[in-house]
Amino acid sequence: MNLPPLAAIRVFEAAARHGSFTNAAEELGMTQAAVSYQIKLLEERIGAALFLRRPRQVILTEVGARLAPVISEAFDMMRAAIAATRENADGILTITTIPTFAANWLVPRLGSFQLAHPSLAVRLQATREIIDFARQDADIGIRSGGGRWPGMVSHKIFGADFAPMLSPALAATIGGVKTPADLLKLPIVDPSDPWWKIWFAAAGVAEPDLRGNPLSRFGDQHLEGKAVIAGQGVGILTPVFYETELKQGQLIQPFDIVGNDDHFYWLVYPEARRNVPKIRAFRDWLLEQLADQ
Amino acid sequence: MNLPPLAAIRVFEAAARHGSFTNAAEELGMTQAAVSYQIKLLEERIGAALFLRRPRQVILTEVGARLAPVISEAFDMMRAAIAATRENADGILTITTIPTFAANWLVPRLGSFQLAHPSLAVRLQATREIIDFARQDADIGIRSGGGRWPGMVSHKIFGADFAPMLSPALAATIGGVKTPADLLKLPIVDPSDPWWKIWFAAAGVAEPDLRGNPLSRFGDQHLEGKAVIAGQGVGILTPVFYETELKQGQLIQPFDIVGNDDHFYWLVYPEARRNVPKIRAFRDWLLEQLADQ
DNA sequence: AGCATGCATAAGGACAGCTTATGCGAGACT
DNA sequence: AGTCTCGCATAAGCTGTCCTTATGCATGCT
Repeated sequence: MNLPPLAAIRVFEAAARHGSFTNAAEELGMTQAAVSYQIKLLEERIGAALFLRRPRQVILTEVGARLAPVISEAFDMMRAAIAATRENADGILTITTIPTFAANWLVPRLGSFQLAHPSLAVRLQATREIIDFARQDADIGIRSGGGRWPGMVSHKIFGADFAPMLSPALAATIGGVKTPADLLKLPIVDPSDPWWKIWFAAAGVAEPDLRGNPLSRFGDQHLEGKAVIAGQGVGILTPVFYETELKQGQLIQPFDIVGNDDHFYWLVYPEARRNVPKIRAFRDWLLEQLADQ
Repeated sequence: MNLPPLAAIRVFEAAARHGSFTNAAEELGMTQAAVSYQIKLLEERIGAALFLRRPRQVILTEVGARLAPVISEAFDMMRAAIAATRENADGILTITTIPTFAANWLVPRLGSFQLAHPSLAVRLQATREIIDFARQDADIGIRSGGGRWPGMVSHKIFGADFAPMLSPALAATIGGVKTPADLLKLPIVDPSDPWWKIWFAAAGVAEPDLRGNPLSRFGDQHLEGKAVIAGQGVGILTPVFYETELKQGQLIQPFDIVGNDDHFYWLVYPEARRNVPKIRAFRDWLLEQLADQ
């Protein structure tokens, strides 16, 4: 059972409500002639008259009178559903982010965003997958990379800088860390991390011998950080992710020298959606956070 | 709150049901490209992705998943309503007819029509108004007139013939009616009826003196007939309308001479609806009745 | 009687939306 | 592992729907 043209049904619904083709036309933003045409079309399709044409008004036939309320209800349902969907879509911000960034930077600050936008619910998706808005149900993403994605807007957040860190207690075991080379006296958490070589080079230590240190791999800075805070060794971490710990003295960063591998964290979202309010709100908030820092 | 283009919603509904653009396209009788296009349109309109494009399938996003069932329900409602309307429209035959014809010819025979078409409900509208299907909620009409109406199909039913009739008891009071002039000895029901003059002329009585008879007007043959059967006087009636009474002896028609004024009863209906089953059924039935007569 | 109102109808035109053609990505098959 | 196939996206171009403008007609109002 095929539906008649939906355009005609919509016109009928409006005309039935108004009891007037002219008024219906106005509501729908079209001419009276168009309404007349569509109604006629629908009547032919259904095979029965829907309106009686009386001198200064049209009134529904019996057939029309039975049809109209159901159609109206169906349209109300759709209108409500679409409206709800819009609110829904506008009210939930889904962020897909690298776990490290989520745990070490975003989550601790998210409260201030929620405070500023109480009507926005935030849904976090921490995954390591490559970002692709066509196959992930997300509004905005945080990823590291080169910062050039076609069709995407990207804002540079900060570099993936790194520097050695350790717990004060561990530093005390060798009477404090004074030179970069001192670090090699201590256990190294994840010595296979390529960041070590880059950093030692920047610190003027050409060929650091990391071999002798106990080997453990994490692959996730978040876990590596935990180990370092626990005093298990020296780690190479991103300073902005450990501001709190550094401030509170749980960690120390013995040298200001930072390495970087030209990778950055980026905030990205589809160009086409750059003006969606919730996306705008999050972007503005995040950029402001960075400016304050 | 304006609805997005309905065409797009319909496509979305189908696509959500199938979980596939290709299958939805097939159901809707269009190409996969068109579906893709419409979905994209709707997503832009709503401001959120509705589907996630995964390798060999599309799946609904959270937003889409909430929208789809409501839309489906709304469409089901409309489909059901339209289907019901069609049945309704097909199942009720509304006849607008002259009261005289209804009472004297149609109603007594309608039983045989109902018997032949048990699924058809008949609704009779007996009015004297001029017929106009644009402003009367009727499928088919019976009217007298010239038989030429633009845009209408008309079938001649029979002429508005007329002849004097009276009750046997009344005839007995003057020892039987032998010549047309004998009628003038009796009371005439509604002597102002123009049919009298025409009939007497046809019967060879040039200047009948109707003045001396008691004057009463009915204006409706049905009522006039009642008076005649009751023996109140001679009336001028249409024979086909009183077949039963004549056969049963309640009325007698003393002369075979009939007058007519070139008016006929017609069965009429809009040309555009000549193939609507219920209209066809009634027309065929009525013409058959006439042929049998 | 004349005017105003509301719908029907005809003709013509614009644009939405469909089709065709092609590309691309990722499972599936051998 | 390579190739095939399936399903969606995209571009370009056309077609047909549907809308507009213009006009007519009937009727109720003043």
